[in-house]
Amino acid sequence: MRIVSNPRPDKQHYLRTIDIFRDLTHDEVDQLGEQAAMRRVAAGTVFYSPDLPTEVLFILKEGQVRLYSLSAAGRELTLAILEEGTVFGEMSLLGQRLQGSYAEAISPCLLCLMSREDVRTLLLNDSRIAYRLLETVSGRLLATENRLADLAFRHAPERVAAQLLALPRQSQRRLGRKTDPEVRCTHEELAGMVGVHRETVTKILNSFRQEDLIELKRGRIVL
Amino acid sequence: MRIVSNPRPDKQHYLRTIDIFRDLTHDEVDQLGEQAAMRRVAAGTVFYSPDLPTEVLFILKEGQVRLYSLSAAGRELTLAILEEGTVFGEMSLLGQRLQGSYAEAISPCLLCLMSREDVRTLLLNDSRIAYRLLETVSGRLLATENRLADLAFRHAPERVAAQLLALPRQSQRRLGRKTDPEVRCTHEELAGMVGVHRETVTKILNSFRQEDLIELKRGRIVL
DNA sequence: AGCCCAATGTGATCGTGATCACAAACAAGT
DNA sequence: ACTTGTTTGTGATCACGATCACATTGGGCT
Repeated sequence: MRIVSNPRPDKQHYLRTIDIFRDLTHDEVDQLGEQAAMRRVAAGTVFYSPDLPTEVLFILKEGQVRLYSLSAAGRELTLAILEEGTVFGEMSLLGQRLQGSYAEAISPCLLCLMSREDVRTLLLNDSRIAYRLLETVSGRLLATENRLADLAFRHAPERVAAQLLALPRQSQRRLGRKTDPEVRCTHEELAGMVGVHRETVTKILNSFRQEDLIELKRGRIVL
Repeated sequence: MRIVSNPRPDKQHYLRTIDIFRDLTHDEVDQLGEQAAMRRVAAGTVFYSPDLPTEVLFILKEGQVRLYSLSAAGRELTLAILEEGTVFGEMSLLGQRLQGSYAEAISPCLLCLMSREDVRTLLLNDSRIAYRLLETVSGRLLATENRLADLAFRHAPERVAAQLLALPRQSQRRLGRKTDPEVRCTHEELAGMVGVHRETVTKILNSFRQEDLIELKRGRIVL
């Protein structure tokens, strides 16, 4: 687990561009910056695991984070993929417990850490922040409920297909190109998102290829 | 769908005892009461379905509500069982969409309805409310994530067992008796919560009975 | 170039739970 | 008591996806 602390970047700027804080005044952001710690983590780093007794709230400034839980047998299930601007963390204060889940940086990430106290004062002082927070949590709830229904109702091939269509929307939003959408992930990772075993994903993808729906490279899939 | 409007009960009192509003002053509750509508629904009523284009936020004052979604094949999956004090509803404002889900009163319910505007002003005016709201939504998120992992990792019998143990905690909290915990629901309902078919639940329950873990009556199960 | 390890491909078997098709038991109403 | 409808019980089959056990391929590294 490699964790690199950043020697004071331009916090003001960073904080300001976080969606949650978009309504704050200059001064407020400034004051916040005094307390809040920033941290950079490299891609692939698991920067949170349930055994750590720390109570932190993370704000994802840059990069993407994958939340997953582990079965008794050691299988991973991806609970959510979080984009920039999302707030998450262990915070019994918020009921926001990362209970039993791990957080892994998919791409290099810049995180903002806040203590229980930071959050409390922040939330109670400014309802607009609370409001934004509510938005992100609600969004995750909705997404999770949908996945739950999918897992219960749909068969593996449908879920894989749905996931393939859902993925590029998340990651490729920035480049407005009109290339064929392409998903960069291994079968293993896909399996974790869909709740199936790897071999099954491989077989399903191959059947898709035979129908000329997708094209398979190594580590990526073109639609 | 039977919906009975209540001719102005003691709103003040009701609002006050809702957890979300517990921090409000007398005046504030009063003012809130001016706008908010109350509604009683009988047990078994489905009072919300996704086709209704109304944007309401419900606050559950009394009773229990079951949120469920419907598969293409018409199967039901119980997404959540909400207790008193929970806020839920269709509210794109909140990201709080009851997307594709139905809400059914399990027991007779008293609901408080709020418009998009009500919510907006309320939230923005008082961060304590926003805070409480955040708590309930976070709680639901956590619960849903756990269920997702369960569905992916655990087999039907484990899930049924877990559900049987989880249920009485919710419904029977009020009576502090020390009788054998008893769950009042049909196999069909259990199936909907666990994400299995009814016949499967029946078989599982029978195997539990043979191990003397439970006792089966009609419509209820004693542990 | 070659090596090595992760990512894939594939077949064979096995078990869970879905699915179908009823029979039986019970509760509630008339 | 009889009827009616919901809830429960049970067996027989089937399909999906898990599981195991490999062979293969390709990328990145030295």
